[in-house]
Amino acid sequence: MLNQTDQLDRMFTALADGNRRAMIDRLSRGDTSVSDMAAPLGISLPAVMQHLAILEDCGLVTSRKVGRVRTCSLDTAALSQAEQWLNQRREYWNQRLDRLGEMLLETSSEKPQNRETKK
Amino acid sequence: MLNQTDQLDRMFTALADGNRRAMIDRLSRGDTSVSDMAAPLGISLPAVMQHLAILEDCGLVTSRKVGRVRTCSLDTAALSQAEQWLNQRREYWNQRLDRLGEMLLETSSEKPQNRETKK
DNA sequence: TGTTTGGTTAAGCATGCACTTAACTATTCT
DNA sequence: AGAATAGTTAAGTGCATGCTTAACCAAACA
Repeated sequence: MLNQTDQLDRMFTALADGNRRAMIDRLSRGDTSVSDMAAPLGISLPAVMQHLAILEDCGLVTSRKVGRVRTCSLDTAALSQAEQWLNQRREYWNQRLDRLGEMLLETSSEKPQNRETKK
Repeated sequence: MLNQTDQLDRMFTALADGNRRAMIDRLSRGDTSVSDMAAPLGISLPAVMQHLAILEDCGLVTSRKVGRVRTCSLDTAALSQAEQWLNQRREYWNQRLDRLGEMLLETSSEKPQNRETKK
């Protein structure tokens, strides 16, 4: 049973490697084959296969084989899942800073006033 | 000399660990001390220190010590850097899908028409 | 002043990760 | 059929990671 923590673990681990990000970068510009992705990386084909397995495992990339060539493509739904996690934390924190700012403002003015959140 | 690739490596590596994400999660709800963060994690204090070092190293968290207690806080600017990387790739890919969709539409209709991108 | 509290350093350990080479399979080209 | 192409599997290596315990320091408290 794989929970969301597990899923994020895999996702961010996948994104933590420069070669894998380069592969994602390449795929963001269009579908491509395994050896095509390997070319600019300067590593062996088996190494690329292993990266691909990791990217597929966390859902960032899908692939299908036709003839002897395997074509890979990016899945942006998975990408946005990681994006959302970051976004939520950032938003939460920023809201907190806003509230703190207001509180300090009220305190420093040293007279009671309405405490509605600004629009 | 540390380039942007290095920076993203560190950032995503930092985010790849569940305990560190839990620490970030905690910090997104307000500044807190080291032992305060350790409490819900069920790991030793030195372990938390090491996670903290990693989070500070990539700029996600800052801390200052006053008296004997060290207070940590989240830096959302760093968070949004990772967010942007993801966003750019996703956007690029989606635009590509849009263009592909249009191309298929034009092809299937089998008559020449204007090929402007839809607003 | 002695003790608790909060944090820090150092050393060691098990596991995981990125990569390699070698050997093999299956498709396509000549 | 034979050679070249595209990918795949297996095994091994070196280094990084996450954690631990033990020992230690300094601020706050009784």
